[in-house]
Amino acid sequence: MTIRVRFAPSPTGHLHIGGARTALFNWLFARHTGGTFILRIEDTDEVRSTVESVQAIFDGLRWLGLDWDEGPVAAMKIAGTEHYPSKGPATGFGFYYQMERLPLYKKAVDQLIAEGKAYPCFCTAEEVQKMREKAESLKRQPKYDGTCRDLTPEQRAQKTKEGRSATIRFKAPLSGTVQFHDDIKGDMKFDNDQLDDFVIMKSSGVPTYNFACVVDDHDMQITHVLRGDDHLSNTPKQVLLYRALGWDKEMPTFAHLSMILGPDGSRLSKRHGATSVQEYQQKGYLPEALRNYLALLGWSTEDSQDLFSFDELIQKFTVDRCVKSAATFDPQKLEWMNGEYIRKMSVRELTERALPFLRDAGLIQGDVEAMRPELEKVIALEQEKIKLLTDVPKRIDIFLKEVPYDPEAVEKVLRKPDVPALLEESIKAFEALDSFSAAATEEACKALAVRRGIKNGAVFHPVRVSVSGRTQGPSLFHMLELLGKGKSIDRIRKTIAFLSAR
RNA sequence: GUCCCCAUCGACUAGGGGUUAGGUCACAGCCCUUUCAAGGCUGUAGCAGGGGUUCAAAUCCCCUUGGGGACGCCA
Repeated sequence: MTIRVRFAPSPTGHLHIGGARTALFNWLFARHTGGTFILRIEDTDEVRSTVESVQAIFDGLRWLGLDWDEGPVAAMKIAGTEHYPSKGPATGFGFYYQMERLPLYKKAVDQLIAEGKAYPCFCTAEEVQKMREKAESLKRQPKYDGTCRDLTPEQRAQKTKEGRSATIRFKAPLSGTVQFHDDIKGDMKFDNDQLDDFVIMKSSGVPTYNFACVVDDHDMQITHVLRGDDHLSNTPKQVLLYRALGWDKEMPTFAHLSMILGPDGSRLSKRHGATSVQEYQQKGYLPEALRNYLALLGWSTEDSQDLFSFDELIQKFTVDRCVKSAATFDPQKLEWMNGEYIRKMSVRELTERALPFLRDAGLIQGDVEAMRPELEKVIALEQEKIKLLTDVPKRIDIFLKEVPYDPEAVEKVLRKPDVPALLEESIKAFEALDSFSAAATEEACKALAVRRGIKNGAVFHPVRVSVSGRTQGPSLFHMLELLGKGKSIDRIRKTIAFLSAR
């Protein structure tokens, strides 16, 4: 049996870190087993679904390198039963936006009604809401009270004639239990008296989540449902639906992944900072690093390995190594990991990937081919310190533009009585140099220190701040070499002028 | 309120009857060093609590506590 798994996001916002993790695990499972990874857009929320969100999901998945074998090929306007281009079997169920699949749900609903397993409910949303509030005030479980459960055909016809719209409710069993096995959580058992007759189709004719999910997973021949454990308590409802529809023999295996929590232990949300993969992309994270980090949230190998190539992840990922407990998202470790990937990267590639960020920072524009060799040299100097791609412009700006002096550095290093004289002397020493290599400038600076009877650092530091405006930066002499004799001396002159100015 | 899930250093986790409870991030110290990093070495730090079962419990069972989730014409 070939494995078929799916990622089924609702397009109501950005691709969330939690969603990305779920997608990744499904994708890894599919790739590990040679199975099929399906993308299904659950756009049945008629008010919140947007095309922009669909696009964001596509972009996020693609950026992470999670390609889908079946699913939509383009972000399309939602709300309609027209069929959009998709990749996958060209059959009645080969459509991957739920709003394209309305006739399929209708058919399943009709079957349940005909068999007396579902019924139209004429209660309004307000009435149901009141029911719930009343139950809650009595400290009872908020449930639908079954008002329309046993209406006669005549009563139903009458209400319909009155023009009352109806939802379709599933006639849930009043007693007994539902049991199923979860590949991560183990054997599950839920009492049916916890359930009420939940709505499976809204009055608009659009199915609700639990119903659409079951119909689609069955139609798409999904073999394993790997999803967040916030869906664990939905599962008994879905199991009941599989049975009612006569599909229990083909029911998928469930595996519920633990949640991802924010640093304060509550569910990861906006107030914890960046929660969408797009934000991480913009902040200069590498997809391979985010992917690697996400893989470790709720999964591990026996030896607690933490750095994996993509292929290694595919090769080693198994559902039985998924952990039951929730994981806290740790931005610090992600950042460390990103730096780890950046350090391992070739300078050439790092430069290539940094280009968009250099552009955004206004440090480069137009065609950069001519300056690429210089860019690479400069980036090579700072590579080991770079954690995020957005660090690149911050660290190499001194080579590409005049950088203002850091006030603290000026106070600490430059505002000393003998500094102007020292800098004057350094200009003379540099001017005398034929080669402005790192070795040559280093030798010159050391000789200067000896001449003045001061420590090397007393020369190096002022020169550094003079040339770069900061106390931190690349190796001083390599920085001078790349900056070049002309610019270096020019900047030192400016510093002397700056110091005498006040 | 009811139901469900979960519980090893601050964080991610390994270990699932006998271990000096291991690794990684973070943190601290030392080394390296013109700065900042990186790197190397070392260190601080953990089995939520209480009962059982057992010769032996982090590991199995129960309870408590704590955290999370679900109870929508949201998904």
